[in-house]
Amino acid sequence: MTGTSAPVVLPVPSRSLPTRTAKATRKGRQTDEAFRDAARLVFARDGYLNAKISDIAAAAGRSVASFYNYYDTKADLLIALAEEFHAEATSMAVLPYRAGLARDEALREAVAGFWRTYAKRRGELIGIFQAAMIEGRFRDRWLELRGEAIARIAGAIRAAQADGYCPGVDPVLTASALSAMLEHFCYIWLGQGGEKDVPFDDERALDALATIWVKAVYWREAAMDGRAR
Amino acid sequence: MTGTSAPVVLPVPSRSLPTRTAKATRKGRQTDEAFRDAARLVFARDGYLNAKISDIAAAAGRSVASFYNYYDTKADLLIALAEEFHAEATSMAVLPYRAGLARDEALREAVAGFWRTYAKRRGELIGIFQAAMIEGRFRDRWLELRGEAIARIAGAIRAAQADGYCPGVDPVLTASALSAMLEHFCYIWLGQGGEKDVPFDDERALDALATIWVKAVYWREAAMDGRAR
Amino acid sequence: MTGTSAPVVLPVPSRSLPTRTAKATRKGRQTDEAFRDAARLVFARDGYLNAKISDIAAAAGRSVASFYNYYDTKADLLIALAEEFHAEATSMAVLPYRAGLARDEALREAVAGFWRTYAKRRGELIGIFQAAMIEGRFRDRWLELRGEAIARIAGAIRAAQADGYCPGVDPVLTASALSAMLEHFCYIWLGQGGEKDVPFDDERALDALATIWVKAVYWREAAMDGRAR
Amino acid sequence: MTGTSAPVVLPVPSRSLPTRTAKATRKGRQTDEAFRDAARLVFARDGYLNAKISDIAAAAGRSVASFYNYYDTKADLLIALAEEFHAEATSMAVLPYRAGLARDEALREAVAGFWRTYAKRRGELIGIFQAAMIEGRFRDRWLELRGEAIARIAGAIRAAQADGYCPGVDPVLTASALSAMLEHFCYIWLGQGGEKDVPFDDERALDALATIWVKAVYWREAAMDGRAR
DNA sequence: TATGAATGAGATTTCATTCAT
DNA sequence: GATGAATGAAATCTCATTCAT
Repeated sequence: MTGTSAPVVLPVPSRSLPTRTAKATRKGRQTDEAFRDAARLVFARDGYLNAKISDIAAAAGRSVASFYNYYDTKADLLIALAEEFHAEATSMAVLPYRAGLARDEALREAVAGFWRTYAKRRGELIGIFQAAMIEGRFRDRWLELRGEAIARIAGAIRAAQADGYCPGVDPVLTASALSAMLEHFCYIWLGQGGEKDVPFDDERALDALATIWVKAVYWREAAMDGRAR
Repeated sequence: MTGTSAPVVLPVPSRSLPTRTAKATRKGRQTDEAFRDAARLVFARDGYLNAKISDIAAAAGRSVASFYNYYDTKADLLIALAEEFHAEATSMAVLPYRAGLARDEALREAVAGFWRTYAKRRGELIGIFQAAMIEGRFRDRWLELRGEAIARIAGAIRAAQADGYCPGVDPVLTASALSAMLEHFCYIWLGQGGEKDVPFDDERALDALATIWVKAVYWREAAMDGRAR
Repeated sequence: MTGTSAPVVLPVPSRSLPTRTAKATRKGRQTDEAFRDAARLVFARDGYLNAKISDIAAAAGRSVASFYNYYDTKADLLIALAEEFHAEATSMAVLPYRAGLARDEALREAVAGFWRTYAKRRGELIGIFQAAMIEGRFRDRWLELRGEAIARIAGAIRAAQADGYCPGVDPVLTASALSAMLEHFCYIWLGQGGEKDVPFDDERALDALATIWVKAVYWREAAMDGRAR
Repeated sequence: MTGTSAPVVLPVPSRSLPTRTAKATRKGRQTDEAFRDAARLVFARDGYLNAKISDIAAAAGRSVASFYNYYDTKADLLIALAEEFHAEATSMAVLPYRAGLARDEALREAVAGFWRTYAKRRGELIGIFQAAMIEGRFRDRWLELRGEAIARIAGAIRAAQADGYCPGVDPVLTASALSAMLEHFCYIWLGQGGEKDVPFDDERALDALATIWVKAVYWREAAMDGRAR
């Protein structure tokens, strides 16, 4: 069940930025950071697809031309943010298992890790998600990374099956569905402002997610099959 | 659990449609239909956001100018499609209950209904989904309709709780998560071409979704708590 | 010596204009013609490289956006002009030989044909010439067409050599030099406004060119070798 | 016939060079030289019109900003190169006459001198040629210097006529044509990489040029007029 | 002197929308 | 109703040039 924390990571390798980084000076790094921060803000506020370079530049307090000293396109900036995020997300994926938490707690921790990362990285995640809908290279990379996450989840499901849990379910499709749930739930609540007229509570949301996940995987034949209808 | 079949429906009432609808001659209706079909095709192929009016007109074999005899904007056309779809989806929501199927089968039927509708209406659903990301009025409507579906699902969960199932979970947040799963899973598999390197099988996909749903809701305290760790 | 009349022709095959020509209406053809005329004017006045799309559009009395209904780029418009020109130039190359003019007169006629074509097509020829300096695809095509002309001229020189004229000279390099002379002389006088402080007279210019050409080719060993110093 | 060696020289006096030239430290001179070398390279490789200041700076291994410590514009740098070249070319113009070569040899030597200078100074000559097409001040200066060369050539033709050669031809227009030939032939072979599919040989090229030149000028009425047709 | 960074001013290009026939 | 043509209004991107260190 590990790795749950990065189902949507989506860094896309950049062509060949003239490696401005080579001789970057303090001022340069500041400006770059200003553009990244501005992009996060604007992507979170207006969405990636709606964002214009001029909006980002304005939010960064720089000229549009300056933008092109750092990135070739809006997509390249998003890629840079995605890479930053991927590095962080990957490093976080294993954390829950450091302290030998009980299965359910570890799972909840993993879900919570993803959730918190999403919350913190709202801008880039919205951007990545939207970009993946429109631009081929983003979609491909997104599918690739989803693939990694799903493989990890599916592995955990197989392990559970070896212990007699959830017999007969397709591990990969189940992983795909759970991953879709996690990703989209976070998008709705953190990216789109939540469901209409539903008061919100972080902890209860995480409880709901984690419970579904646990119950969906860790059930045994007889136990559950208590007379439907 | 009913109503599952339409969690994402998103028709938005258009301001000026009456005028249009009124004056339809036979020729006019044919052209209109050509535009709708073309839009479904193009939305499914290129996505709503990438679609240009000229693409739709080309696919319809009509001129761009003709488009404006029927719709004011691309968004208006999407709204029309969404309305068509909403009518159908609503009428389908109750079907599973006609024949008093067993609980699990009814649920699987409802999921399958949503899935099949999505498959058939790929174009408009991709369009609705994408439009909701970008344009305020679509997002609001989308949330509204999600709200209806969630309310229905939450009602079913509460009913289950009254029968002693899934004690303690938040019905609305759980409904939100399950709805997110269903919607996004369909989007990925039917709208985006599926997960990378995962062979696909309709029936197994529906099994996976339905099983998660059933297990996530119809569990009892003791039964499930079989030693974690 | 034939074919002299087209050493610089430079049509470049166009990628794939959406064949707007398909349904062109009278108005459309007029606008296209307006853009071509405007381009000739502007290329002749400002040069191809200096010409902006907006200049051409202004000269044509149309909007810039309208330009893009007819051509994808400035280069495409030039190509269209070049094709038009090539058709004309090719058809003119043989004319001098219709009436069995004497050798010298025929040659002068051929030179004059090139000259007159250049004068009439100033705009496109300046454009072609300039474009060939800058853009690879134009240069390649230009070299190709020069090659055709040179081959023809070299053939005429070889024929002269068979008659005992100009023994020992390299036919191809001589053809290249004569062709360069013709082309550049026309460019200077017709494209750049002529030499500084030199009064101009068409007929005398053609006499000078034709005489050089005749004397450079139709000389015999002994005759010329009258002791210089 | 002297002076043939510099028909296209095109130095343009720069307004503000004195200021610059004055303050040269050793380091400064080195940097300046680096920019000049870089410009020659880049002009020869990409052409003057395609060359960006940043290309030149990159080739020089200096920053763009540094460029502006030496020149105000790309044109100013070209002017400086042209002046350098003019000084050299002028000093070379008289060389062929040192040793009292026979007329034909002297002429061939002069042509060869121009050719070799062009080869050595490819970058600036391409630059001058291209700039003259586009920028008024370059064109004017270019015409002026062509004018000088043509005057010298025309003088030689008049001298030949006084000796009974080439009666009746217009000395100035003939000079213009020969000069055009020389200049353009060099541009094609040395600046553009030569004619398509023609193998190249320096000596034969010079032979061809010199022969045309000699035969075009040093012919006598009767001698040459060996019955055409 | 040298240079990283910043930017104004343009030029190209796209596209939804309008108009005349 | 239908459509070829026309266009305003952006948005992207480039590049010469300036500035602060």
